[in-house]
Amino acid sequence: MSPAAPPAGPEARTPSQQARRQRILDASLTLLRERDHDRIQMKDVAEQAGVALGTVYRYFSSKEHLFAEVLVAWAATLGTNISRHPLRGTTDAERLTEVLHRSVRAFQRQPSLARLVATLETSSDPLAAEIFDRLARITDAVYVGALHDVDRDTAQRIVAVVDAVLASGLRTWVAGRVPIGRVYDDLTDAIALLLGARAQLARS
Amino acid sequence: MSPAAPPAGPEARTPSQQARRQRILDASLTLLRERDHDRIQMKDVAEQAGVALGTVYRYFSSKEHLFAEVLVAWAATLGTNISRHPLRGTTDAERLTEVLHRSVRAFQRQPSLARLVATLETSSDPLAAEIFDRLARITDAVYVGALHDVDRDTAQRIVAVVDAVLASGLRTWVAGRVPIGRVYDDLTDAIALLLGARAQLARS
DNA sequence: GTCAAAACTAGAACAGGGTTCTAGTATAGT
DNA sequence: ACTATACTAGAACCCTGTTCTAGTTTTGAC
Repeated sequence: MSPAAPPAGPEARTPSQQARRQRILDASLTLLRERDHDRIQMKDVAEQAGVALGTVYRYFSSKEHLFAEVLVAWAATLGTNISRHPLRGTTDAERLTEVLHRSVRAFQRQPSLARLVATLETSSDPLAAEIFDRLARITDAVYVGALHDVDRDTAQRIVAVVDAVLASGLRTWVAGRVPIGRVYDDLTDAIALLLGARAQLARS
Repeated sequence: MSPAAPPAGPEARTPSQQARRQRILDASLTLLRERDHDRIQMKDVAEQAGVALGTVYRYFSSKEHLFAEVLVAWAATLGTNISRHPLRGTTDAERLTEVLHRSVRAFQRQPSLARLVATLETSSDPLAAEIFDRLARITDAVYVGALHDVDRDTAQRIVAVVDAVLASGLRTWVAGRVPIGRVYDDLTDAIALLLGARAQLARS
């Protein structure tokens, strides 16, 4: 049988375990500031967290799960980042563009996180699926909120498209196939296409 | 120093080398019909191709390169597939939707290829970059060709967006996060958004 | 037809890194 | 105090891509 029931979720038993778990996540995030997750070894994480390798595995059943949880933790930051300041734009297009550019900027500051997202995106682990759901809920709410002049359903559909453009842009950027400026531009462009004709229509 | 100059590109020295190289690619493609590239070992490829492991490495410097070339070979098929039959639609939206649905269908028949694309998409290898360029050139030409009523530049921009939606859809599908039908629907939807208002505008 | 150079083969050996296991020590709840 | 559980350091395991070895075939030049 298994070694014992490990503390699965964030609801660790004792405070010290809670702290230990957090220390491992923090350590991972720290290491991600200097290199990609595929250049980070589990023993590096253990060492950085001041914990034995076995302990890392007690809290996270695999490297993939560990980094998925790291992403969850970071997602909260992202949500705060893009919704902290009020949007300055006066049109839907301006506001949506602004908020998406903020997302790009957040990933631009943490390229390893962008690469992590790109990698986990192709994982079929159920935990990964749940995490993307959560990430999408956080960001989509903000994106949809930027659209004042269209009904909710249309807003959702527009956001879905724009999200795809964002994801594609980030992926080609982290793969080194396009400069980051291109990602900003493509988003601006896509939004113009999606809202431009619509605005003209409304105006007439 | 290196063992010797291996035949790099498809321009192998002798016909038998040309054939051997092709046999390795065919073997890979055959194996991809039953499992994913990450479940295929280099020795499996060698065996299936009736060739020694070292020979595979003589023709392809790494597993990643091998499968990148497999993708190149398959891309030709894809191009043929989606452009073989004439498009039946009478509007830009109908034609573009149809041709994109063909792309989805092609990947639907070869899920491993879709997963291969998703994986290589995050690779920063220059060869991968070149391959995606080539793939994009093949498909984008067809997509743009489906748009009769907009100028070339606008068509390009629309196609770029739709491409992103396709890529996102395929990725979430291969990750098992959405059913394939959803991918078709999202494309239909995105195209309607991009061309719907525009058509209305033209009509008035 | 002969011969050296290059390619091919079967298979062993190597390497990196995720994961698991071991033996001993520390902690905590009863 | 006692026992179950957690933690530690580190070894060990394992899978798989990649490289190497020794011997055999092919190939191309003369």
